[in-house]
Amino acid sequence: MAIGKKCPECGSVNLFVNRDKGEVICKDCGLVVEDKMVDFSQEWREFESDEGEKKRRTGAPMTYTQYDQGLGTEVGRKSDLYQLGGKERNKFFRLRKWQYRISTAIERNLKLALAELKRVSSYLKLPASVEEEAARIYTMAVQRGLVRGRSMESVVAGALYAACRRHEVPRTLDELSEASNIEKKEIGRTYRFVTRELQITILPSNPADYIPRFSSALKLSPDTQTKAVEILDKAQKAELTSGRGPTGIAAAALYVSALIHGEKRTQREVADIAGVTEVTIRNRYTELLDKLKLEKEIKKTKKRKK
DNA sequence: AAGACGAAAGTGGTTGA
DNA sequence: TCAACAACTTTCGTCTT
Repeated sequence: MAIGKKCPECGSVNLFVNRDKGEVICKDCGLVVEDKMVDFSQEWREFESDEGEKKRRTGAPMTYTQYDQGLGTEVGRKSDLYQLGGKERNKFFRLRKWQYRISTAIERNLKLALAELKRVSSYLKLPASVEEEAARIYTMAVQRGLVRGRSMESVVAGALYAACRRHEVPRTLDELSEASNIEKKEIGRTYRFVTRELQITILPSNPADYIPRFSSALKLSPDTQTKAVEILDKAQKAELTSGRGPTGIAAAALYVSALIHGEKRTQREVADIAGVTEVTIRNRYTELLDKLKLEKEIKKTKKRKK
């Protein structure tokens, strides 16, 4: 898809949009001209249509938008202005000014926030779909005035966290925290607040979603990874997973799986990657051994080594 | 000496009165 | 709003390899 812009590098008008990646690329020199895309095409349109539905479903928190809209129609009337005295007219000019300020404030906020969002999400190497979702969530949050009293960055981080969860590519709060320089606590708080206010339903994250990332970070073989997922399956059936932190379970499963395949990693290593402590891994690990009878498999590999 | 293990006390968040 | 509670962490001492 070509768009009406020139490449700043070589001047070619052969620019193409890669929607999956959310990038604009110059076909001639290969430069990635990614800038404008998020702003002007996607979120706005998607948001508008989506928000219509959301509005209808929720009652209370729409006062902010209502107020804004009411103000807009009032100020627009020329005939009214005609009949008013100077003072009244000034009043309307002030209102008009305010309305202008409010809408530009939202826009300016969005611009900054989306830039920050982009930065964090590229730091975490998140797929474009997640980034888009996060932008949508954030836009909704801004329009409902949920950012008030919170830092923009923390809401961005919360939106990203929520988007990750919804797309089943979960990142830990620690990772978000590192990428955004916001405290874990704060992200969690705004995340809960925003999802509650916007009535976004989030499925409890599945430990298996963490496996591929942890596994590759630990340089484990694909076999080990598959085995870990199997273990998680069994663990879920044995009801070992409910109420426990998903990362801890994922880490323990990976640890066991590595032992079985003779690719031993220390508890410390796994713990660091997964963002939990050794103790948690140990607890989950002993539970897994107890309930799933994995001792035999581990012993087998030990013997094979000798 | 490093890793694994377990106990004990502390922390932040949820729940139920 | 407060206290009880479960999960997780921190810290530390002991055992195993």
